[in-house]
Amino acid sequence: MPLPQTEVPGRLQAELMSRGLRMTHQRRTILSVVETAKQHLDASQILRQARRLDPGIDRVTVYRTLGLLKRHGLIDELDLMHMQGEKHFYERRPQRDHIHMACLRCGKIAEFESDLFDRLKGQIQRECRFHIVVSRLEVGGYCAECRASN
Amino acid sequence: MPLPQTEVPGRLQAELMSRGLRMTHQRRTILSVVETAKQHLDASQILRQARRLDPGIDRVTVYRTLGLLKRHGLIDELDLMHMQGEKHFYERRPQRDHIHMACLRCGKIAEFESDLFDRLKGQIQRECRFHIVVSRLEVGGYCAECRASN
DNA sequence: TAATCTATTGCAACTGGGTTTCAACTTACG
DNA sequence: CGTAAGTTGAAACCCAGTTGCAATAGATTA
Ligand SMILES: [Mn+2]
Ligand SMILES: [Mn+2]
Ligand SMILES: [Zn+2]
Ligand SMILES: [Zn+2]
Repeated sequence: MPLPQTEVPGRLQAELMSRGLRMTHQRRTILSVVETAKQHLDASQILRQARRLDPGIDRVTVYRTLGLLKRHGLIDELDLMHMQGEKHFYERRPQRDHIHMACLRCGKIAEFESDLFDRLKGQIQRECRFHIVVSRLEVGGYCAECRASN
Repeated sequence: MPLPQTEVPGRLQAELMSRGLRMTHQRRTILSVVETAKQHLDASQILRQARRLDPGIDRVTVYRTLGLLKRHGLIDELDLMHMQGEKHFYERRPQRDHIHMACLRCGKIAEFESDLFDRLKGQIQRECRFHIVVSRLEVGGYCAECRASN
């Protein structure tokens, strides 16, 4: 049993169950990893974390579960400017979208919420008559520390 | 000789030459393909087009040239929501950044320039003290036609 | 609780976009 | 020209992600 039964189901798990999807041990484990992540994780990091809870989990199950969560709009997929390889990163979809800033020197990722961003998405929906399902704004550049220290 | 000598060098080629880079036949050919593209092209499309002008060109040269153009900030790399595979798309960096909208039903890509987008980038630079080198805003959703016809 | 039905899993093989290596070849420059 | 450093093509390679399929395990029903 990977998770103690006392574990509260978590929002992701509750959301998937309410949509009538089967809840397996593997899914519960992967969901808990995604849900409690403190940073953006790629698929292999999610696999490693999941295996600490349930060593038998296969990477194909991680990919399939990430695909499921994506299709249901429960997580967002990020590129983070593909600074090291072509891998993708994941995070729980937040209540309010945010912008990702990737420092090209130190690699740090910062997040930023902005009313202007919300207004811009509103403008796109209105003026382009385009119904937005998912949006991703990523910028690459240099953070304050790196600009100062060089 | 892939291109007629009467061909005006083109902005990309002029830019690279002004930075002291060697101008080879292959580079000239690939630059002309990127420069005259009417839509966003992926690496294999660029290779196919380039081979029509210079059949000996290898795909590794396309990747190397795209890397060069990226490093010099002369082209932008797009994901276009990775709607079919993990490939990337390229376009000449425009004077003014634009947003890409990808319809998840018909696959059409639309572009949109917005003053709000420019202001948002200004806000990021000021409030986050982050110097933006490259920015990418992509949204996925449903275009007007697809919303109407279903 | 057991039977059933169907979705999900793990394994292994595969795909495809992109990279590395290196000898041969160009390019730019004096 | 002759030279030296940068660039190329070919082949092998890498690695994130996918596919096919038989075995397994949720959910539902009796
Ligand atoms: Mn990508
Ligand atoms: Mn564009
Ligand atoms: Zn930094
Ligand atoms: Zn459409």
